[in-house]
Amino acid sequence: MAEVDDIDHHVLRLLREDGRRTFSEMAELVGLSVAAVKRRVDRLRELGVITGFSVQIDYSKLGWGIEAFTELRYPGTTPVAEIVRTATEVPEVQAVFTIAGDPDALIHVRVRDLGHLQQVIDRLRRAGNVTGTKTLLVLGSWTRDGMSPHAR
Amino acid sequence: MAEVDDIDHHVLRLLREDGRRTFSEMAELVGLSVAAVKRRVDRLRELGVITGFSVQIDYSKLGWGIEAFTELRYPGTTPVAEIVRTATEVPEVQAVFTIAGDPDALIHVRVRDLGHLQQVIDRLRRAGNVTGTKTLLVLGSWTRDGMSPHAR
DNA sequence: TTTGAAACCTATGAGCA
DNA sequence: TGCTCATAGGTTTCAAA
Repeated sequence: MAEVDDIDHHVLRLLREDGRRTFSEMAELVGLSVAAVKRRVDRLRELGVITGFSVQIDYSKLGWGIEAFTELRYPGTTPVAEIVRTATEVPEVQAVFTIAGDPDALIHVRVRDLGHLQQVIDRLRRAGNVTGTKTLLVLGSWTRDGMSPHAR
Repeated sequence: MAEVDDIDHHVLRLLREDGRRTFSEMAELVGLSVAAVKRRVDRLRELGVITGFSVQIDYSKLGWGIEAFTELRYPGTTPVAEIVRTATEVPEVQAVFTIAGDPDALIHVRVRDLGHLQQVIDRLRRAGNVTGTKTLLVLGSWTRDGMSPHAR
């Protein structure tokens, strides 16, 4: 595991709050020089702790108002890699979690409306040799980082 | 719904790929001036389409290697707001999704190890008047934006 | 709504404690 | 590791179209 000290954690917390914070702002908050903070961020990227930066979008404002989780069940013989591969090919799929036990996978999808959700579920069923699905329709969501602040 | 044109969508895509992209880089890729791109990003923030920027972290590299989803069931009388409030108070909780039907909520948690997971589940059970839980242990995950690239 | 230019910050790399 | 300094580059604002 990487050696990440308290200042690194502080920097990570600041970047979680605002990924576009400037090095000079962080330097002041953290009590180091600009160059020292930059070096730490560069190092955290090299270590693979920081894998990238992204924008947080309210998809409901873009007309993608429906969010759901679909539990997928497969025959015991299906390799995990194939589950992930087939699910990720569906563009509405936001995330794929392979699970220990039952179900075998949990798929996070974002769609325009319920008809669209139906299509996506059908597509997931057909994509692999799925033996069963159960879909959980999301009414509201909250995330620690403020991602997907749907239906607040 | 906000009026968001093709160029706005292009800018959003570029920022999803890299939230720290410079305006000058985006200006070139999008075919507008730097000032015009900045104005669009400012406007998308005002509209609430962009809710913020964040860093993508590989939590397994920080020693938080276990990810799970816990389904919570409540008595029919429990208000949704209380479900969210009690769950979000637990620091290991990354996201809370309230669900139409059964279960009533899906909680995304991230913990150090299985003992820690047990503690968090216990805490969730005690926090509200939970009538039942089922926890799905995540073996691997993939996300479209490259968030949480756990167990790749 | 866009552009281009000016003023101001920030990022980055080198050299050194 | 950390710091400072120099400069290249980015951001922000504003007047003009």
